[in-house]
Amino acid sequence: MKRSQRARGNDEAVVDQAVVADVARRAALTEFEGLRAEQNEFGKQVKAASKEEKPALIAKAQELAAAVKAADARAKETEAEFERVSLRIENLVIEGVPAGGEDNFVTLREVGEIPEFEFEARDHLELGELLGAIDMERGAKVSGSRFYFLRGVGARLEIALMNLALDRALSHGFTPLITPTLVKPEIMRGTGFLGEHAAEVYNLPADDLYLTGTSEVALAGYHADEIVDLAEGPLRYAGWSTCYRREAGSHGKDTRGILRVHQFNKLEMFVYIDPADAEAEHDRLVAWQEEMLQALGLAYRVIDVAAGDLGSSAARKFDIEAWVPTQGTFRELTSTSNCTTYQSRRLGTRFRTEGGKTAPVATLNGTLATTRWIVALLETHQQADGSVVVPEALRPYLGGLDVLTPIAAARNA
RNA sequence: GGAGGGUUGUCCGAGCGGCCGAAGGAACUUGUCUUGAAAACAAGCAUGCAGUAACCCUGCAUCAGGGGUUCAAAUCCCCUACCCUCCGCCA
Repeated sequence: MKRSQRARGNDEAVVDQAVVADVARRAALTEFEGLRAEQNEFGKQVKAASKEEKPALIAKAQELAAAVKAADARAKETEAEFERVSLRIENLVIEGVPAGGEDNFVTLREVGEIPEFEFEARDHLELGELLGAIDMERGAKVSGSRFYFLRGVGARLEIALMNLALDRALSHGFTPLITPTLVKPEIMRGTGFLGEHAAEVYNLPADDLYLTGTSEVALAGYHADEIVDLAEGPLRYAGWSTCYRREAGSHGKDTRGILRVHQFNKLEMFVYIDPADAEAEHDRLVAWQEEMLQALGLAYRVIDVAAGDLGSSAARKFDIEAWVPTQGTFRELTSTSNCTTYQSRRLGTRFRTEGGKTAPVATLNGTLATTRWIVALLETHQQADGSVVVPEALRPYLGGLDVLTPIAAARNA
């Protein structure tokens, strides 16, 4: 049964297996604990025994020790089996998420005016080449397809975009982090990226490390095995990193320009929060993203992604898609997931509830800027002569530059 | 890459086969005292899992992680990770 056919829940066979494994694990554990208690008790007798009694007692203790060892092995085995099976269970989908697959999203709102041009609009790559901003050919020469150089105003634009996003994140109380982009297998697994997305991930077998496709991975791992303090409110991090994606299975799709590439930069918001507040935070993250899009003068829509298109870790996902003029459609610029306690349970991130008990936290993540935004930015603000107007919000980050102008062809060669 | 030293609770730090979930100190919490505060004194103060059960209580596990020796391991042995010092190499 496919996830897309249900509003919520998992493949029943997988859940059943997990339940069976859980029962076996508990039984084995109880047996081990009983034997161990007996052994501990017996140990005291051995110690207290007189010299004459000792040999007989030790002989019996040896038998007991063997039984304990066997029970211990069984307990470990069943525990491992439970782990293996239960890790395959996907996160539960929040009530209200649209049922269905990739095409069954619900549009929550459309914002901004869709740009119209009185001239033949150029696509982002053509503009990028005119501006001396994007060089795909040399990217391919050096690293292969889906690699590129950002150059001149292109490079500056990217850094400006990231800086704008970072300043906005700071104003919302986020702590900036520059994260490692190579992580250990258990961190990758804990965030759910070795499930459905395993083929998307670059792996370095010689070092047993994975290249992350988003700083979300390192940000989720940041507080792994910790009890975080949420008494003062949620922990909000803005992680900047380069992201690496194999784009396996997308051959022939979006091959032109920098829309779908193996390497790009991203500023990611990541939040640790009391699960009770997670849905409200999810809305806040989307609002902050919308502020960015609006500041950049982009037309966009917000969609509620359908259950079948959520991946293993998200309980709900809102994507913001910006209008790309030459494609005549909206393309994803941000993705904001509420992972509830899925990641924290795997990574051991807990907080103290009011009663003083520990409980898994909820984690959320969302994009605040990526290289891909340049696509919508260039196309939306282009003019007839191939120049591009810089949105006002971005100008301070470009030394006051208000228009990007085409450079001489000779210099671009 | 080579040589050596280390890893104990929130922190510092003792322990070097059973009486150790672990001395002592600091911090923290509560109480007594005080007009209030400080000081002093007293008590408390790890996590996880299980026992149908919030609290209580009980059992088991945890002294970096894994394995071994032993009736019994924080303590002995092996492996791994991480940290520190020195040497080498290199952005």
